[in-house]
Amino acid sequence: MSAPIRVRFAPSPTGFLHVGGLRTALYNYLFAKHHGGAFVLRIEDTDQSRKVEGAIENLIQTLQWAGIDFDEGPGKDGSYGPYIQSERLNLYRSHAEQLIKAGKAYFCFCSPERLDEVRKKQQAMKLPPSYDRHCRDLPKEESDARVAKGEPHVVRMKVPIGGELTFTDRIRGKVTIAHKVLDDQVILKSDGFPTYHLAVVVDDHAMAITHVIRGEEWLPSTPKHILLYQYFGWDQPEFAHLPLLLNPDKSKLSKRQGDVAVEDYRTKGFLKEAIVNFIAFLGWNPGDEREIFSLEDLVKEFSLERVGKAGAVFNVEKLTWLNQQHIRLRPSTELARDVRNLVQQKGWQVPEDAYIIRAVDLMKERVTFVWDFVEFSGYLFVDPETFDPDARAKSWPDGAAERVKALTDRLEQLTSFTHASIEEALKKLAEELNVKAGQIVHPTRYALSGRSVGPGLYEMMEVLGKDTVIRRMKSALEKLD
RNA sequence: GGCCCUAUCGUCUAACGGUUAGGACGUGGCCCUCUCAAGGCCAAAAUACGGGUUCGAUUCCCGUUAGGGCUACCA
Repeated sequence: MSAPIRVRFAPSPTGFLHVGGLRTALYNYLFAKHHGGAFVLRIEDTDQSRKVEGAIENLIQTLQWAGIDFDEGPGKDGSYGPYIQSERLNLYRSHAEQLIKAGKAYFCFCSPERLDEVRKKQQAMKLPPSYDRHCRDLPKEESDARVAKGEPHVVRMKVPIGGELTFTDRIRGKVTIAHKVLDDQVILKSDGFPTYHLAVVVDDHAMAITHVIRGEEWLPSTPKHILLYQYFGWDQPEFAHLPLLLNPDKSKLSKRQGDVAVEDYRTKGFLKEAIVNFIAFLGWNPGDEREIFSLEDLVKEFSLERVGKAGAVFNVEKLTWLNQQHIRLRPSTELARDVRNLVQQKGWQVPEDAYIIRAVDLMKERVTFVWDFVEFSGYLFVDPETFDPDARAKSWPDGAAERVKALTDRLEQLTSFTHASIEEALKKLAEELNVKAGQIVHPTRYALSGRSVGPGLYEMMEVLGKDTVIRRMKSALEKLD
């Protein structure tokens, strides 16, 4: 029996959750759930200078909003905690010491200034910048003494001088990198905190992570991690490096060229269903022509084998289309809840739920964002204050007033006010006046909503109700006179 | 600069040696229609380039080009 699958999402708490981060989290989650495994959230806060207040809470909150639940993580202890690296410092220190004892790592006393100088010289000579291994072969007695004296130092891992390292990536296949292009990487900083490279290996092993699914930017440093696994004598996990998310100009997705925080899209009114669906398809597809997927669908279908290798441009237009699709899939009762809040925010009188649901059904197939319900068809909730001046010429031509007046009279006499009875009355009137139905329909819509566009008139009138319809038509006749 | 990764319509992508290179978004047109959407139909639109391998390359190999990533006591 093979070990249960365990994956993790390991962001550093430096601000808002990036959409690229959300996708990494999502793929990890999908992979875990698809295989009945565990999804772990681990916070990589080993850089104290980059810490941002409230970032962890924000991260967790955004993940939860998206529906990506973690099985273990901060505030959700499994048997592998703590899940915040700054609370695991002893672990890293003891492991660094273990490596030093084994001769796989060493103390380095080089000052940042010296390193800077070395780097500058190398660049001047057009050599690839890398640590010159100045402290690598210091006698043990000397370095131990200097440490004991309290001299500032870091710990560096020893990378073999010659040879190369080949590993298999689940997405990219075999990748080979020569040892000589690898630095003797710092694994423990002078402040006693580990660098990413040590912490990620120690924790992934300690937390029994079986698959490391992360962004492509980690591909070049993976050999260092594998070396560490070998030094510790541990089995290494499988690696899968995801393609990057790109700006429209194909550079790495960044601020400057639009929004990158999940939060931004959320406040823009995108549904979590649309965002999750969209992001899942940036680098993955089910292999057939379906493309509207719920999170549950994705769990069912996801596989690493169908993840592509090339970067994907984050293209908002398709996301917008998906938002429209998912709005139509949402139960009207749920949408009505959101709409009620928006109506309240507008300061309008909040109608009863049944009415809101009918209004939602009327507009559901015509909106892209939830607030279109109130921005685009606010007249369903409040009498129009203005009449679109640009539409007036077309929607309120000569003779419109007479026809609307005549229709008002007919409607007042209706005992049953349904779209069918309204349509019948209007068509009959049109026939009698010898005009096309449209010549009454358009002015009436304009009178009722102040707009030239909207849902089917008869259905709209039924939802509005007789009293409102008559009131607005009379009022419009005065205002538009 | 060095190393690594990548390369199909504008964009997301399908095709895992043999297809008229398929779908979706977006764009244009038509239909439907009381308007706007939605929906339906149609159209324009791609294998970066050059060499191989093969009876046959989008597909495999090499090179070129382009893009990206990495090259910190950041992750």
